[in-house]
Amino acid sequence: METTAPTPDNSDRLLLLDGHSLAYRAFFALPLENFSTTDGQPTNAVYGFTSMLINVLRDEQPTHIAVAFDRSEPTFRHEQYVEYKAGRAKTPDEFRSQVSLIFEVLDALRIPRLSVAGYEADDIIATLSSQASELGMTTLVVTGDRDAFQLVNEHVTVLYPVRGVSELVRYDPDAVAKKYGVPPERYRELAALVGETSDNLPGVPGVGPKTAAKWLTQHGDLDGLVANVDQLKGKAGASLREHLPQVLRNHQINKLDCAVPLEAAPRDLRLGQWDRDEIHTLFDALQFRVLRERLYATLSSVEPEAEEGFEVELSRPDPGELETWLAEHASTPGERVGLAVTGGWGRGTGELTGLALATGRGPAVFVEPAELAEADERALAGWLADAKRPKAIHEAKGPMLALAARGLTLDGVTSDTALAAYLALPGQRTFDLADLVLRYLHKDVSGGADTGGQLTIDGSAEADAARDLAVRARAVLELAEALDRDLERRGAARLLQEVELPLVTVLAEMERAGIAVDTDHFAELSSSLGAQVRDTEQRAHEVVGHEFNLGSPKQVQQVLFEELGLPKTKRTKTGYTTDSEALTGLLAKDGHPVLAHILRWREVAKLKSIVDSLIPMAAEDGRIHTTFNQMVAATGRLSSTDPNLQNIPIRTAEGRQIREGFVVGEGFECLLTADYSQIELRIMAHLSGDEALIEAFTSGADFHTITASRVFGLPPEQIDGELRARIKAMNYGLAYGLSPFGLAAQLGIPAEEARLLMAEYFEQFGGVRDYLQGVVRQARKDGYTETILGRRRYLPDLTSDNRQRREMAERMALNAPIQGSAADIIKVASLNVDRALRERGLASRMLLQVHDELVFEVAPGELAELQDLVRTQMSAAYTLRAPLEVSMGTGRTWQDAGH
DNA sequence: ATCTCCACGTA
DNA sequence: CGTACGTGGAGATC
Repeated sequence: METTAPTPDNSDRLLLLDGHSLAYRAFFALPLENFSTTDGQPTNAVYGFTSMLINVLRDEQPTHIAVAFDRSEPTFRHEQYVEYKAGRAKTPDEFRSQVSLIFEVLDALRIPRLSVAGYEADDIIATLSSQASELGMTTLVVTGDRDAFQLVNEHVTVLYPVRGVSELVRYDPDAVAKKYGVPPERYRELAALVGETSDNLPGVPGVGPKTAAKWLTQHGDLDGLVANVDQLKGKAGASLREHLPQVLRNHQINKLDCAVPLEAAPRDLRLGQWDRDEIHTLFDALQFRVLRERLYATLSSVEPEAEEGFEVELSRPDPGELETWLAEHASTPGERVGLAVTGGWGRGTGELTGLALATGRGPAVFVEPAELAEADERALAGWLADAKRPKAIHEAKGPMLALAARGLTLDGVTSDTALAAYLALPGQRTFDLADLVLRYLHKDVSGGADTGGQLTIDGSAEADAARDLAVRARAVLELAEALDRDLERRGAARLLQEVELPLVTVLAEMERAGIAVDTDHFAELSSSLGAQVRDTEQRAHEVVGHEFNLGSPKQVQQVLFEELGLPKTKRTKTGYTTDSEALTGLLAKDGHPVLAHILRWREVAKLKSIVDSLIPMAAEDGRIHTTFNQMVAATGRLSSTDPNLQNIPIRTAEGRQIREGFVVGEGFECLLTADYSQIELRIMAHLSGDEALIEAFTSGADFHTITASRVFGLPPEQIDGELRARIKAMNYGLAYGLSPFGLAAQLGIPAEEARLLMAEYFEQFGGVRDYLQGVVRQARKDGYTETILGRRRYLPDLTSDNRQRREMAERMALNAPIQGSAADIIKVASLNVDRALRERGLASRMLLQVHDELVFEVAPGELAELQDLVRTQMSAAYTLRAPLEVSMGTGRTWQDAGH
């Protein structure tokens, strides 16, 4: 192939925006009272800025984009002129709180934002536009700062907002000349003569743009004018002579710097794929409705065109040929194969309708498992189950269930691209293959590859579906490579390979197993709860004097606060809260009987709804098969849905009756539960290295009593329930970022007392305080927190200038390493227990994981060995300085197995 | 039919 | 003004 220098692509259009200047414009153009969220967050600047951004994206269709922001640090201009920008009104708080929101909008749109200490946004724009010109790109600068006119030339156009934010005027060289009477390269000189009030750069008194332009035209440029300054006539001439030094100073200061050190070059600023979910959430929070529609309409047309699709050489093997194909194309040692399937799955089972394999060299194959000849199915089964045939797949667990339903095993998965993306970006809520492929590979996987979405020659939709699936398989393969590199960079490669990937199989097995339920028990429970619900409802209606819907917070508010005139509670977005805490408070104060009825109704109605939801969940095998989600929780925990078996009641006796409905299955002896005692506190002790706290755990006595005894300086036997409860609340609260205020609220003590209590606690356990402060400081510096296994959580809000958001991020930063490390540990424990079960050939099996607890079904005669194995594996999952302790219980039901 | 809010269950 | 989740009902919105 012939090598040539890269040719400039003249169709590239770079859009550069001055973030502060545009936001500031919007802030003053739009009335605050019309642009605020219901909780009082002003949004006029975000709104106006975003609106302008959408319009310019729509109208200009840029290929590259960035938004530049000023920094608060002084710039070189301040060094040259201390009065620079002095006398400016202080930025209003209502504006400052919106800057981070603008950042969020840009981040969600994947638009780079740039700022450099010591430079203004204008300088960044000047630097990029000059670099872009050299690359042959055209540049559009959107700014409300007229200094940018000096940048205008044949490659650079400035769009300047007029009439608020609704209109942008185009300034090309002709337009600048027409408006100011000088060409853009003279604009700086003109501005130096006229001055710029907003920058506190006074010009020559009595000289406006007209005179200045006339002088510059007559004398060629500023140098020429200065050379002839003595010949200038009239008052204006005298004035210039008097103010000449400041004109020269202005001229020096208003020069934009074209050599700002930047990490990004124009070519790096390619318009990316925006995140619909993020935008959705964000715009909800900002309460933008119309704007969202406009954005969706606009951006779908602006989304970057994929560089190319994926090409595959697809074969549809005849009966008996699959084995040969696999041997020829999918059996090279070390060469990963991409896998994609169609079908459906959930509730511990699934069905496979199609399966495609794609190799890195091009050959791909599509098969319908149901149609396979016996020999082919055997060959496929062997290949799928072969750990030495590396595979990449997107979301492996569902397909695993579907394969298992056919008696097939999937092994050798060296990448699950959804899982890998979750480790890279744990805060994201969806990991759509097409989105990831576009983001990581700049390619398009949606809708037909070679055919461009058109029907193939033979016109069959079925053939297209096969090709699409093969293309997905190929895309997954390439994506896996890109994500491997990304995870390597983020230090999460081992976490994926050694924890998350093997865990997929374990979770699939747990889902397949399910947990047996006693539906008769649930039915009885439901009917007795139902009777109580009706009874309570009737009493409530009686004391109020009329019927109302107790399940409607709105109607409850109406009854309590309007009809009965009870004191108002804490505000919610739409009224006053009627949550149980508030109602309990009211009950203590006022004692109106309806309050007790409402509380009781809520309790039994909730339990009944849980029971009723569980009954139809039982599958034909009499078991409930939940779905564990491995890619939802930002901290690394699992979650459980359909149904959620991680929030089955336990606190109240009635609630525990529900646990009696979860029973040991046929052919097994009993259930075993094993949980970690105080795992998060032990992790906190370990991570902080606080010797006193570690000692409290290793001493063997009750942890909360020991810590309380230190804080209060009393012997342990003098620590009563009250004192212990206070310290227990603090122990747990610390891991959540508890404030003195929150502690006071929880304990019902004055804030000052809570503050003192915390101070005394930290007096004894200073290492904890230092650790917690250090976590936040480090996270602010790095942009993320990390668990013991290197699982990151990214927290950009730590540097937000919105206090509420920043403090929220700080609490997340405190909690994430602790909660996340606990998640790491129980995942490792689950893997090791599972491995040990298989190694010992036990028939007992793991059924559930509830954050710090594992539930097992014990096969006959295996109880003692299982208990030993579980305790050993769970305790040894990770070595903490405050060692892990495991407590266990057994019984016929989940309730009985509790302890 | 779909979304948002409130309330509440768990760790 | 303490973290992380999922669910169900009501009521609003389309």
